Amino acid sequence: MMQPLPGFRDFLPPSCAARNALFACWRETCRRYGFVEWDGPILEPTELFQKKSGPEIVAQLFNFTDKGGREVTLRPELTPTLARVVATHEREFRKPFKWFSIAQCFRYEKQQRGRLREHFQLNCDILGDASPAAEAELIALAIDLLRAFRFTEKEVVVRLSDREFWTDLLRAHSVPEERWSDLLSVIDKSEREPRDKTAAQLGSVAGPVLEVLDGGGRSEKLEQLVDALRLRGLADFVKIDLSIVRGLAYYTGVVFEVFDRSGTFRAIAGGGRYDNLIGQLSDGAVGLPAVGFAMGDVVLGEMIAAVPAARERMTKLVLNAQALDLYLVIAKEERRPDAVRQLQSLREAGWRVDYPLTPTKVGKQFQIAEAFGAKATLLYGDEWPSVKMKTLATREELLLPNEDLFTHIQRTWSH
RNA sequence: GUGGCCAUAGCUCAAUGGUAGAGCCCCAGAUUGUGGUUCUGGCUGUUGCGGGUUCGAGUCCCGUUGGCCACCCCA
Repeated sequence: MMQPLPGFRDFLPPSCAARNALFACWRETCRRYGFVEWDGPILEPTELFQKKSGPEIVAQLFNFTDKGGREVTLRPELTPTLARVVATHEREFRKPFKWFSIAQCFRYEKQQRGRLREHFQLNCDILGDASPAAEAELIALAIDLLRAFRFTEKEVVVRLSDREFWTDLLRAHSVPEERWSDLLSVIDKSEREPRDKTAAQLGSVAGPVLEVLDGGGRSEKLEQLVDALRLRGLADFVKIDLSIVRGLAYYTGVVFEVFDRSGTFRAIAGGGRYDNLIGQLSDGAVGLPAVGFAMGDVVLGEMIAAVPAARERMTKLVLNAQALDLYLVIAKEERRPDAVRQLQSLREAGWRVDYPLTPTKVGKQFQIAEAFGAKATLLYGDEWPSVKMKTLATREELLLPNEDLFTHIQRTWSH
């Protein structure tokens, strides 16, 4: 049997409905924050990603040569595309931009739990504002996205850090700039490595760095950020944690990652400030400060499944998405034309209505109505021109003359 | 890319080296106009694939593909 390629998913109706519900929740929350949606191409020149991330990342790219001999890559993330778009069109929009996108992204890697070769990523970015208020606004959005799925500060935490804190420290200890990215990566891994190994890799700066990692560092910038979130009542969701560095080279300031408190899953979301990337990608033509984050559908989906309140809400949304308003039961085949005529009017009125395409036993039709989640059935039989409406939840039946049908339905469930 | 564990019906799983099964799902019925429960019947397998050992392999061995986990990396 043909299967999807490794790391790629089929979305059958239930999981497709869940995906749509997830997207709808993302969109609604972003719009509440005044973010507008954009999108870019799924396929980009490989060069776009090399320029930003260096050659080691190319090993993980889903790339190939197209029929025109171009080196192309299925986008692994959206930020480089965003930088290109913004560098080209920045004069057309008022600053700051608050943009979001729901993008399918790809990587060529062995799949694991929470990590496929394809996933959907919500990207939110604020461009053209270098103030700390932009970080606060963006992180508040990240938190509210989680709250929209019924997660509380008991389940999730945003760990806040600052790359500038570390680069200042390294500069103060006269560490040459070309060693910074190696050292930052050691700091990033320190949580998962034995202390002495970390110390050895840090070399001359081991002392001061470990002191900070053991809780000795203070960042006024991050404390002010927490205060700004406290104003919004969101401080319980965040924790200053300087061990967060993030892997990508382009971050220049505040960085953050969202985790589940139980530590079961990988990071749910992550982001930070990247003030130089747009300048870099536009060869200096356009400079715009920027801060953004991404949140993937895979880990978030696992998290929703693991938290009862979130799972129940998602289940409800999925059922609601596929539920019918009405199912037409054709008890007498000679009434089928009457049923089909009303079917059309009911659908035109905006109701979700289904009916049996071929002659079917009445009992079976009620089973189908039930299975499709119909609120009520309309029965077409000897009563015509009246129709018997049955509310499935209460088993209540009501004989409705033809001319009362629409007003009755309208009154019972106004849209 | 490296290593470890796993692979049986659509799904969840049984089956000392000796004729491949159960539950769920799905489909059809239970005197022909009323659903969630119940009962009966039916459907489905080259036991992931390819070799090998054996009188005989779902079971043992090798390879391969896929899945899970760890590493690498993290968007």
